[in-house]
Amino acid sequence: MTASFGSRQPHHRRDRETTRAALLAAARVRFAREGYGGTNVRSIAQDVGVDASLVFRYFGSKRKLFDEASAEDAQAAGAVLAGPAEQLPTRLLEMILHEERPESAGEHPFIAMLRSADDETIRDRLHDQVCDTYIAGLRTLASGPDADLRAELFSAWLLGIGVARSVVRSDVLAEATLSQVAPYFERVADILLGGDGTETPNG
Amino acid sequence: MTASFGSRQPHHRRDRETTRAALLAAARVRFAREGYGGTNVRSIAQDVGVDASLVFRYFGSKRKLFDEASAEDAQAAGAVLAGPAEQLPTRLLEMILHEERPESAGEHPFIAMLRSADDETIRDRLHDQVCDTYIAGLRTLASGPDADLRAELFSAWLLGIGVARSVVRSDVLAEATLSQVAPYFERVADILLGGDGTETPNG
Amino acid sequence: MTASFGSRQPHHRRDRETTRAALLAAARVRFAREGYGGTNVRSIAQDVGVDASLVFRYFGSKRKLFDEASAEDAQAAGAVLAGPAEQLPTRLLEMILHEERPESAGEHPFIAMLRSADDETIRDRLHDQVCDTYIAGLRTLASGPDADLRAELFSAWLLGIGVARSVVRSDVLAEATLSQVAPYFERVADILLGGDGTETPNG
Amino acid sequence: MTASFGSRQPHHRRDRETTRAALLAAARVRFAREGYGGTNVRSIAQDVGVDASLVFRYFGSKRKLFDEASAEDAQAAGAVLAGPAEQLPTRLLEMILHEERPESAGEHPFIAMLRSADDETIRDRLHDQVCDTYIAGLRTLASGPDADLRAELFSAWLLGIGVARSVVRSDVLAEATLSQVAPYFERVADILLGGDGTETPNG
DNA sequence: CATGAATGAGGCTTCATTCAT
DNA sequence: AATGAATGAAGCCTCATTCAT
Repeated sequence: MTASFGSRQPHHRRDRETTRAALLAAARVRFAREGYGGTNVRSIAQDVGVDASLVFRYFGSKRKLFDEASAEDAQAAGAVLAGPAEQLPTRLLEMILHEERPESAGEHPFIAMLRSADDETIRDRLHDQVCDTYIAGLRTLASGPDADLRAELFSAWLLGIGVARSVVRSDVLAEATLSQVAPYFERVADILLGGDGTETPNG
Repeated sequence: MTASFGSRQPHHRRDRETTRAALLAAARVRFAREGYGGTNVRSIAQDVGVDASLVFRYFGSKRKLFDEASAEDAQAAGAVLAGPAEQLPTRLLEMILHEERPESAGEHPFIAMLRSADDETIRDRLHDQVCDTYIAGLRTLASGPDADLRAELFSAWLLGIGVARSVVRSDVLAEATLSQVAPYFERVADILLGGDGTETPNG
Repeated sequence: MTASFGSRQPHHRRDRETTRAALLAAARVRFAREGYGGTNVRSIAQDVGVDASLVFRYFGSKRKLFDEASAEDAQAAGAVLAGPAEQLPTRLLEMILHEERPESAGEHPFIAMLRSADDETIRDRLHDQVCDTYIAGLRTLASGPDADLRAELFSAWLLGIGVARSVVRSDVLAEATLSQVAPYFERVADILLGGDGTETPNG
Repeated sequence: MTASFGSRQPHHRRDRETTRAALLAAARVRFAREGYGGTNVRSIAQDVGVDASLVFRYFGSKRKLFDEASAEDAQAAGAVLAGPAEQLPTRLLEMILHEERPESAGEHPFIAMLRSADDETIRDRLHDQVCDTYIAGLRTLASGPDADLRAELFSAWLLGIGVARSVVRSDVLAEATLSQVAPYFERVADILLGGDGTETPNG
């Protein structure tokens, strides 16, 4: 697990902002793939081609580096809330399925954070971020009885799809595209979010 | 995370098999709650009231202990496949929601294993176990186009519910009972598993 | 400053209490000579012929080791209070001059602690210990105006003698014996402690 | 101990000598308060508002900076020798009690140096400086038997008063003024320095 | 075989110091 | 010559694991 991720440059441009940004980027990848506890700062530094002590000079501690890295992730995750509310589920799905996310190793920010959930305080932040973005956003779409529960069930599905793809590496789902998944996704969204929650699908 | 789980009593029986079983049980609880990396063998031994070196004497290494412990978990998870096939989804949901699981700290075996998924080989085993039990079982219920994908999407939902409850600690879902969730669960099961997958819900 | 103090055994008897006591003894010597900050736990362990991690197993941290070591010192220092009150000054002087103190490298406990006084909390403890033993003990002997000040001035002298001997290594004083110092000592004691503080020595 | 001492303002003058002097002044304060080992060159540089690398450019190493800073201290301490010999004890006491010494954080140079006495070579220099100034000066005042010893005992007292005030922070003595201490001081000076050392106080 | 003392590699972090610009 | 980015050695501490008894 000390393998090389990305482009371990042998040398570095002597530029504070560049190096800092490179460390942050490397940290996002490492934390996303190996979790907080599974990542050591030396490997982050090696990814950038720099001495490990620079991490402490620039970020103060491994934990502060993680905080800064995941704050960027959270911001990226929160951006999905902008836009027409009725298309939110689709945007969330797109985000979960999206592969082009080099800044966090192709993993959704929440899935990345999940890997670090053995730390209690990190788990608290994960809870807050999921509630504040996913669930709160989806909750505005649901009405009727059990609206909270249904919003959470739908969020759970999105979370589960992310886990299945990037952790479990479910055979078909891991390679599935948006157009393959969308039809089923919309029907489930109708059931869990649309309507008043009492109508039966075939009623 | 040096907190005491369970009894941690001085262990006075000199019965090798009894001690071995107790270590295995303690290991399942610890690994489930704290993940592989977050668990140290000394705390497992303390839970049983014996010295840590016995773990190595009986199991060879922390890793082999984990392997044996998670093999038991996988077996427990696989037991859900026994029984009428058409009630499998409900049994799976019951299992995800079930709290009474003292042998793995109340957590579903797969969710517990997720906590350890920063190790690549552990991730491989998680993949195999999820595919061989959940997905394979659900796959027999689905027919028509995209049956594989639909079975995986449904598995993903179960996984996601487990994650939402025990990791994210989703506000409502974490406390929800089977009777609250069942209605929505069945409708989604109909869509993802039932039919040929081409019919539209309101068609 | 990583030089060998004492008898760096190459091997050790496999006995917890013996090793623990040896570490504590080595720690007292190192802390006394090099101060808290100037001592590293590896050299303490090397003095005993043992791996440095044992220090943490037995004492928890470098700081707790220091606390335990200096608690023994404080106890030794406090023992001087037992006995006839009017002979206290002489006993204090004997203690300051005493060379036979292998358990703290021949240094008086307070002088040893002085070496560590760059740490604020250690300085607080030094203050308390000096006040509670030396000053409080001497204060009972002084009466009249400025009794507190005079007791502290006399304590300061004892402290200064210790510093002069073991830190500054004052040429003559460092080698002086009790019988050489005693005459002057008693006269100063008379002035600072005896009488009501107003009489003049030749009055 | 990263607290700010003094001004810590951005330093804009490009005058080499000015910066050098400012670093030296800041170093004296830091070394006096925190000792050699407890001071880091970065904080000295920050006090002046320049980069730490200037310290190495100007002084070569932390140790050479310390040497130069303490040479200034020694010179300041030696200045007390100038003046009427018979008033030397009083001048020494004034110096020990004097608070207005911004160039070394209000601490007497020797007391400051004591803080760094865990380094063997620094201890040697402390020995030389104390002997060459205090003891040599006081020695000229003492005559009769044990003159050397008595001069050293008196020096030890001065040292001890300094330690009691600034390290131990003795309750009353730490706040005492010259006029409070002077009466007792003179009587002790008479005994330790005056006379031939053989007369008894009440004789 | 059981026990627990001891080990050593590795992790985070600090700090004096060097080196490219 | 000045600047500040980068380095590397060393310190405290944890933990899986081995070894003497």
